[in-house]
Amino acid sequence: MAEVRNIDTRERILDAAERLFMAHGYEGTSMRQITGDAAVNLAAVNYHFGSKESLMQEVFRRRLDWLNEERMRVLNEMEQAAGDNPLKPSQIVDGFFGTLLRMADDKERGGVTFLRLLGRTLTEPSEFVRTFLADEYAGVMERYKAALFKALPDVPKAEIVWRFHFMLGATSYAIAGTDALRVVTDWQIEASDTVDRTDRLVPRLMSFLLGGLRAPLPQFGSPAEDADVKVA
Amino acid sequence: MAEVRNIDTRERILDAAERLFMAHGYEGTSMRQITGDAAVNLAAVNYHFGSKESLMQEVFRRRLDWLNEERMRVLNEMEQAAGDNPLKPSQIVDGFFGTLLRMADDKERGGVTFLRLLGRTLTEPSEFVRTFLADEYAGVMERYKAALFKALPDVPKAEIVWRFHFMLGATSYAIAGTDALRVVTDWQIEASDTVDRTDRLVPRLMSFLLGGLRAPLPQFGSPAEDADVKVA
DNA sequence: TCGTGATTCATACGTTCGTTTGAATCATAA
DNA sequence: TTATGATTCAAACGAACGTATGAATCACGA
Repeated sequence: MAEVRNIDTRERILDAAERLFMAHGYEGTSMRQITGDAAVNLAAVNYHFGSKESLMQEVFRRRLDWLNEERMRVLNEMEQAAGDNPLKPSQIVDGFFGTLLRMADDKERGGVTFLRLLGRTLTEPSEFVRTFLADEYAGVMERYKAALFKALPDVPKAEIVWRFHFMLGATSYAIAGTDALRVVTDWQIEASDTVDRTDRLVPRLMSFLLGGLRAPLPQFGSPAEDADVKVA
Repeated sequence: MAEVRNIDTRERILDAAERLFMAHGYEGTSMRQITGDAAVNLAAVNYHFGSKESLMQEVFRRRLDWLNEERMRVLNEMEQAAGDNPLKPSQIVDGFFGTLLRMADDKERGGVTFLRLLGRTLTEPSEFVRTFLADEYAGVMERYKAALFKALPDVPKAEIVWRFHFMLGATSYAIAGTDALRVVTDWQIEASDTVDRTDRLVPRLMSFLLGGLRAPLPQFGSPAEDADVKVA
């Protein structure tokens, strides 16, 4: 086979798609915008990826494969070092969310653009992307949930799952953040803060997440339903 | 003027739009879906609202006007009762997020459908809806931020703004929740949990938010992995 | 050098989009 | 009852959408 007239046609499409899906969403981005931004022919997407849906999936797979492998690697390493002892919650949270957030500095892996795309996509339950993400995430989630159960034996498992969910939300906003934040505050605090995003954002968010994860358990009002939830 | 052949044409359109925008997003929802679901003529949206954009804005205004007035009312009431004393953080958080979450039970005000729409829209920075939301929110945000500054005089203001942001994210996910959560966990926990959403979700989320808000301040020097976090 | 398969290109297809139009239908006031 | 203005309706508009096609162009092994 003749190898590639222009190696980075695929990559250029993926980069443009990542950027545009982040900015305007999946439905809000047209093939003509993508191929225009990438400076390739309109038919190139269908030739290289088959369809717009497949392109979207490839945009995610390119980043998530690495991310979830890295999360697995970090967790394995920590558990091996700990032996039979449970990990500290701060370790687990850092392994999952810290690994994600540190992608922001890694331009080679999409940087802040991909993180924002991921954050916004998690709240857009379009069927084909949801089932795709569910598959990509299933294994990692299972392992990290198990680690948290072991680290926090006194906290009901349902409570941990909920708090994991809350942590995901806080993290998504922290990422999608700088833009969405402006919605809600006039935001004149430190204009220089766009620079040191991860330097300061990561410890800030970590404190918040751990504070939430380890908060006192809630008191449920009505006695009828306070038998606590069992996890399957 | 002749009064309305069918009073609820407008309302039926707004209800259908709210539901569909929640499920498929703004770009992902067509006029034909909306008018079809609402069982009105295709031209009715343009006749009553002018355009699709104006319809979207009206969908939000219908709910947010009440919500933000209610938030103001609650805050005024609490501050009056407190005199010169600062409010408790838990009061402020409940006034802002509790008031929002309790809308889930109020079918008269959109219930859980509107909350999910709001949650997902906050991560979709489409220009026309962002500037619109910014205006709707500006006044309330200012008041609640001021209340938090006063309640937490030892916490740097920038830190409070960030944590407010994190709380918004956790809340959005908690709302948009049940669907997005399935992305990330297989989630066979209590199928009955869709029923008592607010009964249990509110105290759960409140504990988490307060734990995060009152977490120890982050250490910026080194990556935050030293002493394990103590809860306030 | 030429032939071959991979890639790019211009162009077009059929659909669906948001919006507009002008006539038909309704409710009310005179 | 009739006139009037508000609302509904069926139909159509041009534009933009994702995708498909077949010819042109390229890189490279023989």
